[in-house]
Amino acid sequence: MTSPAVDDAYERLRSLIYTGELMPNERLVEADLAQRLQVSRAIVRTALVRLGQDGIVVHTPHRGARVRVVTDAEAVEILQARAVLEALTARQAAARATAREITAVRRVLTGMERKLAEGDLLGYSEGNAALHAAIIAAARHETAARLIAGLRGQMVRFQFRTILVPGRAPDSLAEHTAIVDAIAGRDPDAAENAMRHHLSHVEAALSRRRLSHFGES
Amino acid sequence: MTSPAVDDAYERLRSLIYTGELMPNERLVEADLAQRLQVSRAIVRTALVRLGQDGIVVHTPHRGARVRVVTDAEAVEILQARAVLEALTARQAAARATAREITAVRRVLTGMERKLAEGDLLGYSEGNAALHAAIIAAARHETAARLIAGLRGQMVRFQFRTILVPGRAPDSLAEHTAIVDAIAGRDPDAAENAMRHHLSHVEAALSRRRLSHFGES
DNA sequence: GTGCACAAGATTGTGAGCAATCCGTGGCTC
DNA sequence: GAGCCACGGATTGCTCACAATCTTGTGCAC
Repeated sequence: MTSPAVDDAYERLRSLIYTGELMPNERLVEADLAQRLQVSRAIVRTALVRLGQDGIVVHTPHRGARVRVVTDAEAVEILQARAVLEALTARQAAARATAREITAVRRVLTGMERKLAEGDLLGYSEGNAALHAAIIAAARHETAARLIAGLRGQMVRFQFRTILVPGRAPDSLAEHTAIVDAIAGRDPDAAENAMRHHLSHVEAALSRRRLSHFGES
Repeated sequence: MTSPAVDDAYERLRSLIYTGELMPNERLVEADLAQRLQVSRAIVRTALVRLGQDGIVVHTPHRGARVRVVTDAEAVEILQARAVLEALTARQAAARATAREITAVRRVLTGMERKLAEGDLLGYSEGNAALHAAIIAAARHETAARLIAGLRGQMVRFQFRTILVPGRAPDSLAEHTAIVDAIAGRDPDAAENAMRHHLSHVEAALSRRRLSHFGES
């Protein structure tokens, strides 16, 4: 968005946080990061300002930045917000997707079926993320896409618990199939409801503090 | 969030954009703003980075910042996103609000009734904003509140068309009453539906490109 | 041993200056 | 007159240095 150097540093820091190399609550010393990324302190600084503005990092005056810790309660909030926004994209996708976009969504779903049949849960999990991405793309709703991406970024701490709960995968596939069918059938209400239904399961799981199948949203 | 000086500049710039003193697409020259706000260029600079990150301003490399122009299509998107998020807050408010918070919401609604009876449409409009704020507060949903605030900030260009459409006020009041009753009645589904119903009217109006009663969401 | 004052070190916040880049203008060519 | 090129002014991007502030460690009083 701004200069290439800052953009790069921003993305790399984001990635470091995302992958857990920079842990939640870890102190982010500008000079250290500058050396680590091989850029000047000023660049790190503005990258940190940007990260702060989208809630991935918290700033305290004269005490610098830290990776923001997300409490369980906040995680629920984030997921709730994501749910209503993704429901909106499902609705939009049903209303506005092109035939090509619907085909793309279907193809992802087919891939998920195959992975599940093969017992490849990790592959299934990846397909899951791809499906949500395909639906968001089909909705062509810039604003919702941006907000969802931001919320995803905040879920850092829970990114490592994205292991499938045993036995949930078949249900998950059925829910996803319902969403895709509604979109393909051009039924916005059904698409929205199916997405909300699907995401409510994730929220229920999180509220019960069983965070393990979090990526399977 | 960061240093007092930057925070102040950030807020003031935001306000200047919000009130239209800095018009959409207007070029934001750092030196000029620095003089105008009586701060150094560095402070203006980081304030602009923050504004850029929350979508109020766009940066182009070596060409600086401009107030972002919001197209009609984007405005619809923003409103749609706001609608689902505010519906979420209405739901949460119904589920979690304290008696005190419900009283506060009711009081705002009563004030709106009085303003409307007095024919004070401007006062009614203010009450409107206050009601939405009260509901958001009652929901105690930090994430949704933050996202909604951000979306509000992006609607800059339409802030001056917040004049009541003749004859809509009574409908508006009825819709708001439904929302408040549902919250007070502890009925999350009804509260969410009432809020969605209410905001769908605003969206419909905007889609028809009659932007005039935009603030009456 | 505990607590407090104070100094030293570390880190962030800010200002000034310079290089890099863009934009407009004028002149030159055809 | 139209188009192209070079140059100068304006503006941003970035470096560097320093001031402001916080934190840590030390010594001292009790």
